[in-house]
Amino acid sequence: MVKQVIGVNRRTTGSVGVRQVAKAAGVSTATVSRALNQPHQVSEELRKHVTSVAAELNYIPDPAARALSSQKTFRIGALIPTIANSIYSRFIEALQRRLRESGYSLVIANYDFDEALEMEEARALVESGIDALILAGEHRTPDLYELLATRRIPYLLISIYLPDSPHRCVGYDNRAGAETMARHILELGHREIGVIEGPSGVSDRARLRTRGIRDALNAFDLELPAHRLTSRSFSVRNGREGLSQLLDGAPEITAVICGNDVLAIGALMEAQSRGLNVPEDLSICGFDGLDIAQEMVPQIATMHVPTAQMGLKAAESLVTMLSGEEAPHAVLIETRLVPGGSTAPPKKP
Amino acid sequence: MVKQVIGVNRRTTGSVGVRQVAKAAGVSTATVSRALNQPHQVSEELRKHVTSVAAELNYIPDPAARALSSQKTFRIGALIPTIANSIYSRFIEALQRRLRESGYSLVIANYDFDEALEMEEARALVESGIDALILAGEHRTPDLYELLATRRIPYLLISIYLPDSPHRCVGYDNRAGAETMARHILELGHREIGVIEGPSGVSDRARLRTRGIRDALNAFDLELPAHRLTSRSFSVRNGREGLSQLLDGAPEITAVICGNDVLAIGALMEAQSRGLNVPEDLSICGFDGLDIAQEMVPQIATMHVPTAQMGLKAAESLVTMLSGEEAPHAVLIETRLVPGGSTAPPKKP
DNA sequence: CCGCTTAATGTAACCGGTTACATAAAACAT
DNA sequence: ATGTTTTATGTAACCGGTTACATTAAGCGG
Repeated sequence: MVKQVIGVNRRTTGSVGVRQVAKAAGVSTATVSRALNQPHQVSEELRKHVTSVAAELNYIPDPAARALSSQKTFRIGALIPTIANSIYSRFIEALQRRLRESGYSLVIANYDFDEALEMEEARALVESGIDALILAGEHRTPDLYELLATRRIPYLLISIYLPDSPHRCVGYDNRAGAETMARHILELGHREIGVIEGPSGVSDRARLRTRGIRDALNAFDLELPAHRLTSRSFSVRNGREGLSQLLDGAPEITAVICGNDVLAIGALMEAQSRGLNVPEDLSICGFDGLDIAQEMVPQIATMHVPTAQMGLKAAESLVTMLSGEEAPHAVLIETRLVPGGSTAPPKKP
Repeated sequence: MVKQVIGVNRRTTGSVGVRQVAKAAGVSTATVSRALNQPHQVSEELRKHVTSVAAELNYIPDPAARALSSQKTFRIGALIPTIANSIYSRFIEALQRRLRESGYSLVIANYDFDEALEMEEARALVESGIDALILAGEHRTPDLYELLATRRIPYLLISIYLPDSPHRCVGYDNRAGAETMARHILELGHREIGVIEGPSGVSDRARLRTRGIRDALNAFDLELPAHRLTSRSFSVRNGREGLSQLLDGAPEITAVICGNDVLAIGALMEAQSRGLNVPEDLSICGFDGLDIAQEMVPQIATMHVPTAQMGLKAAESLVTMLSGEEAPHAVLIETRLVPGGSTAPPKKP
């Protein structure tokens, strides 16, 4: 039996690290680290020297080592309600791009509007190591907020604007937006109005939108009776089914306001398949301003939400927070009414 | 001046670590680590003891420390061409869920079919620390494959089936799928056929699909002249514009085959807005089997791709690869023709 | 009952960065 | 010129796991 050689490093990756760079540049590891991360702490010439040596050796810092040592992962988690339809895609794109610019990477998890799954995914994200978390809306199990508090993980709510909430947010006013849309319908002359709301059981944004619609109706001395309201999760199929149900229970309606554009597309399809003319026989409108809804025939009237801008602002807020500075407590994203061929005054009877 | 107390640990997070668990359980840190990660190496009773103590102390391993020490991040990157339309959403959902089950988290980056951006995002992903990478299709700058080889990062191609490629893959046969679809159109009696292909300049899947269409046409002794072909990136708007262009240059066409369902929806909308009846005046078909396309009126005929299944298989392949076992070199995902009301025999002149 | 293999556990050296503290040099005030 | 503050750099101890190697106990064939 030949004895194994002792003293050989058992697990050396062989790649260049701070120590290699330090030796090659003739400085200490501390100087290398500082030259790369706190440039102002190192003299001009030395910094240039170190930087060039590092570049020459093709040095790439090990993210795990950096994370362990500095207690920062440079990773940000985002819990997205759904990625099935493209509601959040522009938001994610913009968010990711802006975070990348500041050296952060984005980890997305989605939970399909399932509260328990959201908690589970949150735990997984936290345990996989993130510096901050993005959440949609305010309402969720308190356990999640507790988890974040315990682990001291900063977070940010999106898609909702709550200046009085204890939580920081970057979002828009769902209630006011929906109210604007409903007023638009009312001002066209509609009085018999149906609503296909979003998943109000699990989404406070959906609830706020319905509230906005009610506010507008009330201002016109109208109510929203139960048989003119149906609640569905966001999908085209559900939009179709929603309109079916409304037309069965309230055939007198001349307009239907949908919780978002995906539901509105579904409603439009159902109307077409029933031979109803939109907007002559029925006006339809949505919320979100999805590209695809803008290309439908007729174009779907909607409240446009600049989600890319929201992504940008959210990223900036997070970066600010994580750098220790004070970020604005609530950032308002402006929505705007986009009229479309899917709405018109009701037919005179 | 009061002298500062010396000897205080300068940066202790205070949270429980292996050492705390080890002390509380009366064992060594090695045993704790093994009890949690290689259970079979620890005796039954001791493992149960350690596990319960760890749970009691609410011990959560530090992911950074684990990554640094074990040289594994338990993170997997995915470079997705686009998240703007929901082509990849079910894939991502399934992939993420399955990876989570095996303790991996998923980091997504998208590059909007921009080759340079793909390289950039790949570099960012690699430098942020990933154990493996998912790529869509085969064609890309060689630099990216080189980067992965240098860093010894395993990877997997999806959305494409290439049994003879040097790269591992989990995907479907784009060419054969498109050929099937084109044959369907031909068998309905169409001979004047237009094509709105995907971004063939940057996507080998788009090219393969067009190839499949050509193969079917050739089998019927037909050609695909340039004025009956137009190439667009995937969006509803581009589908509309694509059909516009085809109808301008080749008004004789009775059917249009689209590179995917998103383009097909656009073509359908353009047809409607021009007062053309689908399918009587024009047959339209797509590819992918998106939910939304199945709800259009008329329902869009398509090649259904089980992307959730692809996500599952991809996750399983990756997990197998990363555990050191041999994963299948190429996994075929079956597509199937889904007829729809958007196609019919051409009108007799 | 003894030497030998196998299994279970402990010790401590890593992984590769960051950063508190020490030290030396330079700038500045008196 | 001398004491004091500021600035630049080095030394080495961390961060919190994993795991090679050492050690001890148990299993086993003859």
